[in-house]
Amino acid sequence: MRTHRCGELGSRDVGRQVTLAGWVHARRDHGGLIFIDLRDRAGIVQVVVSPQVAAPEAFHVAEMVRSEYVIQVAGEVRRRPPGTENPRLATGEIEVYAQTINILNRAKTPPFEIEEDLEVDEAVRLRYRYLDLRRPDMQRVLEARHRAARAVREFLDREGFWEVETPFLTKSTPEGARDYLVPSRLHPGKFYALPQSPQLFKQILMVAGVERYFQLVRCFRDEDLRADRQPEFTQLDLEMSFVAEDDVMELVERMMVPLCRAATGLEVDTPFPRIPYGEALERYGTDRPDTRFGMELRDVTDIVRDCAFKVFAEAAAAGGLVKGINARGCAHFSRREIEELTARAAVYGAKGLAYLALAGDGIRSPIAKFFAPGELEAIVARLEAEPGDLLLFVADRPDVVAASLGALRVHLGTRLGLAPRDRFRFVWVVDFPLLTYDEEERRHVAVHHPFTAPREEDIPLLDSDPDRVRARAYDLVLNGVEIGGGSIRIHRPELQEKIFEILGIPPAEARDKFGFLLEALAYGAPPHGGIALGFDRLLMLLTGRETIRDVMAFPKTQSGADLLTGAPDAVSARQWRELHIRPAWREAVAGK
RNA sequence: GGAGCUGUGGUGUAGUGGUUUAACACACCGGCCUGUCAAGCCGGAGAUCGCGGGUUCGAGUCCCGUCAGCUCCGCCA
Repeated sequence: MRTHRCGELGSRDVGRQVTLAGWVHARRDHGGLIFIDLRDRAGIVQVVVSPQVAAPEAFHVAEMVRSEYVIQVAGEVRRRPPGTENPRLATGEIEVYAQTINILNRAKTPPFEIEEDLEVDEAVRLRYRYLDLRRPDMQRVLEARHRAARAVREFLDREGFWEVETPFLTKSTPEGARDYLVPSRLHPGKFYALPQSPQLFKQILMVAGVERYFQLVRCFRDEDLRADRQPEFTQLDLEMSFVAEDDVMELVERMMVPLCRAATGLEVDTPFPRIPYGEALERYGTDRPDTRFGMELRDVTDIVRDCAFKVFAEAAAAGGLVKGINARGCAHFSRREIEELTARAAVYGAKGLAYLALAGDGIRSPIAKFFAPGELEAIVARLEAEPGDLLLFVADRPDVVAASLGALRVHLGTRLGLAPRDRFRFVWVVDFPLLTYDEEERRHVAVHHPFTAPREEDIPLLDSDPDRVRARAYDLVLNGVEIGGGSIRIHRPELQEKIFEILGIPPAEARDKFGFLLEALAYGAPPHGGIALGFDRLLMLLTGRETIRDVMAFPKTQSGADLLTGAPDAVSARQWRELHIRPAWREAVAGK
C-alpha cells in the first residue's frame, strides 16, 4: 500500500519513485496546480499535483480531496525548486510529484483542525479523541509512553524480573480507596472488586518464589478526580524478595535513568536525595516537596510566643505554630494580590495571612506595629529577609500551617518562575510514621497500607506508643508530585495479625478479608518489599503536561464520564436480573 | 458533600453598566487562480447565545435553578 512514510522522506530520496498513504493535512488549490500536505504518523510531506506530471484523473481527484481524506499517492520525489524550500518542514527540501492519487476514504469536515497548538475545549477533544490523538503532540506523548514502557521492560528483564499478570476481578478488601464493584452472575448477591493495586497478589507471588515481579498494570479507585487523578490509571508495580529499603530504592534509581531517557531524552542524576517525612513537613509543609526551589517554611513560634500580636501569641499558646515563607522580591505585591494569596491559604483552613513587606524605606505591614524592634529583627533574620522581600505568615494548628503555607509556597514558586517544567528534581521521602490516628473513625489507620513493615526497633512501641512507630516505607516525589510509594512488607503472619488488630480490624474480619494472605505468609514467605509508581503521573511530568488526561489515550472527565463512548450508561432490565441486583434509585424515584 | 471559573455559528473569541439585522478570525461551500506551505482574490451558507424559569415594555447581558467541562477542598491505605 505504501513504500515510504511521508515524514521520513528527504533529499536522499530525490529521484525515487514512491507510494505514500496518509491523511490530507491541507490542500492548496491554485487552479492549475494543487499542493497537498500529506500526513502520516511520521510527519508531513508536500505533494504536488501538476497537470504536466499527474494523470488527468489524478488532477481531478486532487480537486475533490478535502481535509482528513485518506489517500494514496504514487509519484516521484523531487528536489524543490530553489526558493520554494520550506525550512519549517522536516521534509521541506523535497516534494512528491503525484502521478496517481487514490482516495482510500473520505472524511467529514472535522470539528477542529488537526494542528500542533490547538486551543479547543477539552470536552470536544475528548468526544472526538481519535481526531485529537492525530495531532502531532498527542502522537509524541503516545510514543513517549510506549518508549518508557519498553525501557522499563527491558531494564527489569535485565535485572531478573518477571512480568506476571494479576486478576482484575478480585476481592474487595477493607481499608483504602472505594472499590469499583462487579456483580457476580454465578454467585447471586456477591461481588468482585476491581483492584486498587495488585498489592496482595504481588506479595503472594513472593511467597510463590517468583523473587522478582513487575507489571505495568491498570488500577481502579472510585474516588473523586483531579488534574493528576483518574479512576483507572497505570502503575509500574514491582516487588522483590530478600531485600531491604535501600535495595528497592537503588533499583528504582537505576531504572529511572533509562526510563527518563526513553521518554524525554532526559539524563537524571542518581542517587536521589532522601528527606525524612518529618523534615519534609517542617521545611515544605508537605510530604511531597517540590525541591526545585527554596522558599522553605521557617518556624517563628519561639520569637512571637510573647508578642503583642494576639493572633500569633494565642496560636502559640494553644499549641499551634507560627511559620512564614519568604517570597523574595515580592514586597511590591498589591493589597489585592495579597488578598488573593490569603484566599488561597484559606482553602486549607488558614484563618488569615499575615505579612511583612520589606519595602526599601521600611516595613509595610498592618501587623508590624505589634512587634518590638527586637522581635521584628529576629523574624527578619529567621527568614533571611532582605529589602524587597515579602514575608507571609500563618498562625494555626500545625497541620493547617503546613498545608496552607506549603500550598502558597508552590503557588508562588510557580508564579515566580522558580519551578521550570523542564527541571526535574526527584526526592525520596523516608521515615514515614506507620500509623496515624483518624479522628473521624476514632482508630489508627495505616499511613501507607496495612502490609507495610514497622521498623524492627519500633515494634515494641506498637502497643505503648503506636504513633511513634516508624514505617519501612518510602515515597518517590518528582517536582512536588508523588509518583510512587513502596515499602518493605510484613512477612510474618503474627506481626501482620497484630497490625490488623491495632487497625481495629476484628480477628474474624481479618480472617475473612485477608485470610488468604495470612495463610500464605505462614507457608514460608521470604522477606520482601517493593514499590508502585504512577506511570501516567510520571509521564505527565516528564512530558511537561498539566493533566494526566494528556498522557492517557482515552481519559475520563472529572465526573468519571467517557465522552467518547458515553460510559457510564444505563443497562437493560435483563442485565440487572441476570446479575441478581435491583436498582435502588428506581425505588427511590418511585417513592417520591 | 463543598467552593470557584467557564459555557455565544463547526472551532476560537467579541458583544455582557438592558433595546438595531448578535460582530470578527479560522474552518466550511461555490467561483477565479501554475509555486503555495497561515496561499491569495471574489462571493456564500452557517448561532433561537448550554437548558429551564423569573424580573422587565425589552434579556446573550440581570436574578434563581439546572446541566456539562475545568480547577481546588474533603476523599484518594
